[in-house]
Amino acid sequence: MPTITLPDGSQRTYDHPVTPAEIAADIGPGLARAMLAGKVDGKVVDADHPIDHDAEVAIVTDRDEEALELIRHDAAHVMAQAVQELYPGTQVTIGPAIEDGFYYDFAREEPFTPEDLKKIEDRMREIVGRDLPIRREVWDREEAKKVFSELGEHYKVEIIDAIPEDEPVTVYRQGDWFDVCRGPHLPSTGKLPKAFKLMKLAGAYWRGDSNNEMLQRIYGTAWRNKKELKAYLHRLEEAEKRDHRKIGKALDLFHTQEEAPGMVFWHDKGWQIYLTVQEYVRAKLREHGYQEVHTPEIIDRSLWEKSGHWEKFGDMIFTTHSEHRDYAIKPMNCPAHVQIYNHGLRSYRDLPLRLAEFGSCHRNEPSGTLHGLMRVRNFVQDDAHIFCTEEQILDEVSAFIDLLFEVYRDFGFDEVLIKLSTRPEKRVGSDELWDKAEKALADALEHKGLEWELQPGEGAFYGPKIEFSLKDCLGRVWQLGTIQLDFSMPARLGAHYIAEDNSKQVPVMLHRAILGSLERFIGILLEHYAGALPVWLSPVQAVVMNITDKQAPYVEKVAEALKKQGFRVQTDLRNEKIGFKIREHTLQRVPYLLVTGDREVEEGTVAVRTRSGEDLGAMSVEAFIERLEQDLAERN
RNA sequence: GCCACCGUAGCUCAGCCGGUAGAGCAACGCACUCGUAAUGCGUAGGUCAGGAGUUCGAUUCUCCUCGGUGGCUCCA
Repeated sequence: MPTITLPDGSQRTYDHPVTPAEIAADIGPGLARAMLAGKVDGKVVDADHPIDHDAEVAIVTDRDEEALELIRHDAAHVMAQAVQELYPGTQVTIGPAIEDGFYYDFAREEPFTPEDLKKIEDRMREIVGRDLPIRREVWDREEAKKVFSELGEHYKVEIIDAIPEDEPVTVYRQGDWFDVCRGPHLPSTGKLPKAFKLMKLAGAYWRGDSNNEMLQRIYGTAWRNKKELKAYLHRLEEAEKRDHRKIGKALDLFHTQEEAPGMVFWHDKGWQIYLTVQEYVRAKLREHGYQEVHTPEIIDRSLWEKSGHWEKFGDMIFTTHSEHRDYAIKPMNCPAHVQIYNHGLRSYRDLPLRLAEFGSCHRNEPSGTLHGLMRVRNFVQDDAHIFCTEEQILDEVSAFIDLLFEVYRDFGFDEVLIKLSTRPEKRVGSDELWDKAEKALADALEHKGLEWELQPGEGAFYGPKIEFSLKDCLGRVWQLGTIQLDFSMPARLGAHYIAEDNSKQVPVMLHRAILGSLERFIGILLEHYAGALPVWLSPVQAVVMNITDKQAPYVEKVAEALKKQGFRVQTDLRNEKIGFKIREHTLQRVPYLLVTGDREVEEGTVAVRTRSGEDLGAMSVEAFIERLEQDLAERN
């Protein structure tokens, strides 16, 4: 005799097991019609899910956030049905709801084409129109395997095998079509809002393993109504405008070309940003007790063999040779920093020793992974290695985390994703060491009261790491900062120090980077600000322009005065209308546009306009300098 | 690396079924000296990514290579 408590607190008692659908019908026919699913004690369930105990029940309609996941999951099923109707012989595999949409992986000899997407989408609408009831069935495991096996659905058989023994094998049926699925689902295909769109085709390995065959993945997006869909598509369009590759071209910051895939040709303005970022970090490192060093980019392969990198990453290391010797183009800086550490006998009094380098690294990244500035083959890390004792780890990691957040804040980032990655299968060092290392990092995070996600098995081969990531304009996550504990490499490369008790000890090594790579960081920066960088980072901070040739000498004088103060200023004396010049420099995202006509010359002022179109009026050059200085002081 | 798609002037793009290419912006020239997001007129500009093949003829069809895009895998 279940007593049902509704969200408004009211209660209903039934003398039989009841379903959310019945409850909705009791409340009113409108709600029953609008119902997409039920929610029992906080868990979304099918509309016809029997409730035999006292429970809190809510009716999920398209007004609820929960509806999105249902809709997306159903859209995946409807898509799979459409695909199998249109392309018999295609095997289905998995099709989950994801952020903003869904996908389904299919196994089919022939590739899908963009035209196919249109057809599939049309068929999906038709299936929605059919309003097929969706029913949940519990099947016998062996029977299910037999049925899917006879249908030629070998992937489904594997999926059934992967369902834990104590879980029932459930099948959802819509019309003639059915799929193994945990659910829940909508009551019928007609409940799926026609606010979906198939977005793109992609390859994906079966079970995410590159040793397996590749399946064809179709991505789609699905929403509660057309308005939401339209808003989403608009959001995507806007995001694409922020793409750092577009901005880089439009603002003439950098380019890449065929002859140097994955490597960047920095142009004047892009390099100015680069240098500003680098100088900023350099100053921070000095402030925080780091020594800056610089090491060779080409080093004999024997060092990389000793460090273990040759074995693990041999195929990704660029090499060169000369006089019968093999060299590696440095793929990372750590072994080189150990060489500096090793130069001379170290005392415990030297620790912690923090060696920093803007280290240029080359890695032969697989061609398919390159992406603008985000993933390149030549990049510069704001790398540093801290050599310390085990007792110093917690303090050093904590200090680093503080420094990292200080830097991110200065650049205007406050949404940082933090992940702790622990021991991978392929690794060096004893389990005991790993236990200690992982605990040290977790302790430091706990100590700071930060929220973080655990990534088991994702650590580096020499130690666990904390990763700090930011999102790009399309929400893709990129790792920037990191701190990695390493109990292995110092020993491998013979690093020691003499401890207080005169014994010879191996130091702990912390690998750490704040920005990660300057290339990637600048990519993220450009997307974050859509190219309109804060004044302190802007390659050109102000452009002084004249209205007619008459004011040219005055413009030069003003520009000189600003340059003398260290500002990055350009003049625009072209014989163009002022509106044209303003348009151009606004599009170039120059923070301040200084207009000088006869009036300004006479009064000894400049008329200041911002790139956002704000008119700050006329002011003296001194007043403008003050404003710039204030911008620089505030950074953001 | 794997799957799919793409590669036409400096940039953004058009070019149906094979008959050696066009627009806008930019560049250059001339006129205009102008007050807050595009002055007008004119000129010039391309081995259609590269290579091979089919064909009387290939930017267009086929294959290969290179590069890019979106995913997947990887990422010291």
